[in-house]
Amino acid sequence: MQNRADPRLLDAERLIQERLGDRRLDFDSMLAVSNIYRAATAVRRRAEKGVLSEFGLSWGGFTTLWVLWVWGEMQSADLADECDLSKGTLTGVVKTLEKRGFVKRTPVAADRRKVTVSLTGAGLETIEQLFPRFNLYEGEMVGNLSSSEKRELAELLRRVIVTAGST
Amino acid sequence: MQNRADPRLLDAERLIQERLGDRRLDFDSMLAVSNIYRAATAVRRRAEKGVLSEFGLSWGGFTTLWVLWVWGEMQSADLADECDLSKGTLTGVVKTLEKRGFVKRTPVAADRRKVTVSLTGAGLETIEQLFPRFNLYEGEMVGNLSSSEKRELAELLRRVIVTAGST
DNA sequence: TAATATCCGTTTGGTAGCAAACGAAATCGG
DNA sequence: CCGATTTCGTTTGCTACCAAACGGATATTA
Repeated sequence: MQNRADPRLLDAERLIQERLGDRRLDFDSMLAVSNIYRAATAVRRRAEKGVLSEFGLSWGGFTTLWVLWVWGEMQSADLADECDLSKGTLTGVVKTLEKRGFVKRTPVAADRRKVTVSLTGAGLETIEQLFPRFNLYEGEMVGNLSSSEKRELAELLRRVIVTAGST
Repeated sequence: MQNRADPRLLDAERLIQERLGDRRLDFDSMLAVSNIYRAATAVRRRAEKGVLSEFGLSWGGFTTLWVLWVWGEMQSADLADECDLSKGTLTGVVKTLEKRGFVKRTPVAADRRKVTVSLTGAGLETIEQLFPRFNLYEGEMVGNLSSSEKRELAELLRRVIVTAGST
C-alpha cells in the first residue's frame, strides 16, 4: 500500500492498489500489461475516428492496405501472418476491401489452392494519400513523449511482443 | 535509411524502413504506435489461450469480473466506463456473464431506468481463484523487463493513454 | 498410380465491439 | 401539473475476430 498517494498513478490504479494492496500480487506487471491494452484501445479508437473513417477503413483494413503497400502483392497466408490476423479473419477483411475497390484477388495458376492479394490503382492511391495523414496522427498520439522516449517505448514493447508472442 | 541494419529492430521494421526510407515520415512514432498495438494483441491472445479459456472467459468478460471485484456492485454506465467499453457492448458482455452465472443484474428501485451489476457467489469465487493465476501470466509476459523497466513502460503508456484518449 | 496425407483459402458458428436508433422513465420549465 | 427534453439500458445492423470444420488441390508413399 505504499503507493497509495503516488501522483504518477492514474486514479483507478490508486484505488486498485488500495483494494488489493494486502495480497501478494505483482503490481508492476499488472500495470504494465493493463496499460498496454488500454493504450492500444485508445490509439485504435482515435485513429479510426480521426482519419480512417474518412476513407471507410477499419484498423484491420488499414493494416492490410499498408502491408500490401510495403510488401507488394502477397499470398493470402503470408498476408494474414504479416497483418497478425487468422486466415479466416483475413478472408473477411479482404472481402470488404474488395467491395470498396481497394484490393484484388488473383488465383495462382501453378497451384490452384492459392490466391494472391494486391492493391488496385484506387487502393494504391488511397494508401499513398492516407498514410502520411495517419502518420501525423501517430505523432500526435505519442506527442507527449520525446524522441528517445518513443524509441524506448518501442523497444520495451518489442521485448514484450517477443515474450508474449512466442507461445 | 540509416537504420537499415540496426539489430534492435524487428525484421519487419527493418524492411519497412527500407521501403519507406526516402519519405518524410515519423518513424519513431510509427514504431511506437504499431508496437503498442502488436503487444496488446499478443498479450490478449496469450492470456485468452493460457488462463481465461479454462474459465470460459474472454478478455472483456474477465475485465468486467475484475472491475466488479475491485469496485463492488456498480451501475451499468459506470461499469462500461471503467471497463472501457461502450454501453451497448457492455450489455452483451454482461448477458454472457449472466449465462455463465458469474454476475447478476438488479433493477434500481429509486430509478427504474437504471440497473446495477454485481458478482454472484460463483463469480466471486471464480475471480478470486483466477486473478492470481492471471497475474502470474502477466508477470511472464513482461518477464523480459526489470521492475524499473516495467514501471517505465507503464508510465510511458500512461502518457499515451492520456493524449490519445482525450479525443 | 492409387490411396492417403497434407496444405490452402473459405465457411461456419460463436463472442466482441461500435454507433445510432429506440422506448421507457425521470426531470425540467412554464 | 403537463409537455418537452434528457437520461437510462437495450436493440439493431454492421464489421471484426477466432477456432474448427470443410472441400478442393497438391504431395507423398507404397
